Amino acid sequence: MRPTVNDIARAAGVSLATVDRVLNARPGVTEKTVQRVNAAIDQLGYVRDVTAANLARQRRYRLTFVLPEAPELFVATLRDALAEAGRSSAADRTEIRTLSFPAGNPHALVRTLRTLNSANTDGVAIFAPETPHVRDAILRLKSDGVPIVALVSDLPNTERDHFVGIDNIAGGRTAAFLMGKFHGKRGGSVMVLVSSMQARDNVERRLGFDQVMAESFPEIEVLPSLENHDDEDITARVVSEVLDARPDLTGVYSVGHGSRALVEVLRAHHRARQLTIVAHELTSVTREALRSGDIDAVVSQDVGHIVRSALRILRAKIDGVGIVPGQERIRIEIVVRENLS
Amino acid sequence: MRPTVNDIARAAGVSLATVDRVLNARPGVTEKTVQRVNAAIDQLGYVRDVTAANLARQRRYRLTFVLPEAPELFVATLRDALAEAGRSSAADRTEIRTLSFPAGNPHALVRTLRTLNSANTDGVAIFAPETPHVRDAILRLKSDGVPIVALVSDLPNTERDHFVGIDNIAGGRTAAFLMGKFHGKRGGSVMVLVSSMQARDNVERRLGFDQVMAESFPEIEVLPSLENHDDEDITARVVSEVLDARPDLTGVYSVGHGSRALVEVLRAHHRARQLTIVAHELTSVTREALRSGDIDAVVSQDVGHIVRSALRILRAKIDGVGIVPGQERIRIEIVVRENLS
DNA sequence: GACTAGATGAGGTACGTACCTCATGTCAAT
DNA sequence: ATTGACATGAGGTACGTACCTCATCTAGTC
Repeated sequence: MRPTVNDIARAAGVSLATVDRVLNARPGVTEKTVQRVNAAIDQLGYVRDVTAANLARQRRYRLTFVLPEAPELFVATLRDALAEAGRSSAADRTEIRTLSFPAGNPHALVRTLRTLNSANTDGVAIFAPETPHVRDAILRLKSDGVPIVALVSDLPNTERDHFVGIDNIAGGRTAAFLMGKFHGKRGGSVMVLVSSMQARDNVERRLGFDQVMAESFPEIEVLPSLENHDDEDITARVVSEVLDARPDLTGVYSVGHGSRALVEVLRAHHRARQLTIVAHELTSVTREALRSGDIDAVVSQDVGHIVRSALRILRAKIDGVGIVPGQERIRIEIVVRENLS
Repeated sequence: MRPTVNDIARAAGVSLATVDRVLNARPGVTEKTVQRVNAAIDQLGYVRDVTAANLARQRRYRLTFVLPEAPELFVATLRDALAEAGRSSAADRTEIRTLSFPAGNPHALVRTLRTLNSANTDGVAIFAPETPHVRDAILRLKSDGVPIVALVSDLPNTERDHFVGIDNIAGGRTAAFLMGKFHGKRGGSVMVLVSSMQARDNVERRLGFDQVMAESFPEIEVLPSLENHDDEDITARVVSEVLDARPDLTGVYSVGHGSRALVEVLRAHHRARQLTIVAHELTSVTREALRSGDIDAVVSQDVGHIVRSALRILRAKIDGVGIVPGQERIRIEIVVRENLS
């Protein structure tokens, strides 16, 4: 049988009320008594029964997810994963609210963040670019005592409690490794398509990509980044131009969260199969392109894992308990045709 | 606020006792009343508070893991993951017991399984080969009402409740895809090293590997399997022989759970860097070899995820509740130098 | 109409913890 | 010696569910 608070009280020679004060860091206990209680806790190996505690505490977790209203399929898969998590969240006393803001509109984002406070939410998960105003809004929330995790794209200068996502530099390095290895010993030239050089994750991936290409595959030429601002028309145009101008092209690296237009253009030009194509994020589009052989590899992150991890971490922060680091590490997944779940 | 049993009772116009009888399938309720209660449950969207229920029920989860006593590092990493999970398991009323049996000794395994019954364990996770006696022992446990999950290597003919691990055919296919892609357009010949053709997972991987090599990379010759029975001396000898006999060798596929001896021999022969090497399972050995560039890719499964998933599934089976399939799908991970977390 | 089996209700205790109130104890400063 | 601040104890209620006992009601049987 596991020891209970009563056992601790008996062992420490104090009353239940005192054990309770110690356990919940309530004032009014001498340092000496605190230590006696803690000694008993250690000795008996007491672990607080979190389920009973939460029951007694009537704890609900009102969590808010702040997500961009973006056209990329990746954001949609993230929303799907969140919806799925929401379906089973009632069982663990968690209420999920989703707030959206138009992508690329920091003012709208800040307005959204301003509506949040410790009275209406117990924790916030946010997927957004870091701007000074966003930083301020997050600092305010933090100082209001609301735990915050950054999703997918880190907010390193905001004192967020945790970042849930992959190391994007390593993600870019991984993409480069695959690109280089799939080229074999022969040289070539690689087109790089980013959504925006404002987005931290895009920049980091590009950085990592360049590092490995330079270190390990110097025989391959890496072309300058093409920005598409997540606009499919722009993508179609710039990719077409490069395809025409560079008949010697051997590879394409799609850095951003969306790859639909890219795949379409490459198919229209009948170049997909001859090129080595590495993209990010597993979506219906990249999934299908992997299956058909048009994309060779996808570097991805599991959106279901991201959402569940964010929920676990926020709840842990609210409860003031620790997390299992291994469980919360989002892996840089490499997906090819054959391990497509 | 979530509805409680009291709300259901009021809505259905019955007493709490009747709701309780319906919820817990106790006898003594007319079919008509059952339906009235169920209607109220549906209408109010009642979900049983599992934590409160388990508290009242005094539920403990006594779970048993049955693992081989094997020399491969992979089994050690699995044990480490289990130990780590054990450290935080007290918080969720879970007691983990680990039983070991000498690998390759089905009799000892059966003896071990015979000690288990519903009186001393609430659920069993087992990593073992499927033999007729094992199958019988598992069927007996099942009919005793003990939920069972198979770990890593499936036991498809035993009515185990769940398999926690990867699809090993797809794992082999993935290894082949990488092997072929890393070869580029040039042909070559690939050595295949298995631990034993008795082990179901090894056989399946080899099968998947051959499928993809034949379909997609016919220019590469795949040599017959070399069995090492997880013996490092045998490995050293047979690998050396092939290296000497086949100077044209271009790749090595290590199917089993251990790769230490292989890496050592290849290094001793100074052949590691020129060969394309694909292995299974991320361990300290393969991790280091990826980093040094001696191994090119590892096809792996997250042992931490496997253990946590097994625990979640067993608890869910014991509670008679559903699982989140996406959370329990063990991914076929591709690990290269750059995404080595 | 008496009897009986079964359905249902009323009310309790328990699980382990949180959190509250009030009484009492202790000790040091005045 | 009195006061007050603070430490501690005693005992309660609550959370949502499980599970128990006993009383009462209902419908059908003879």
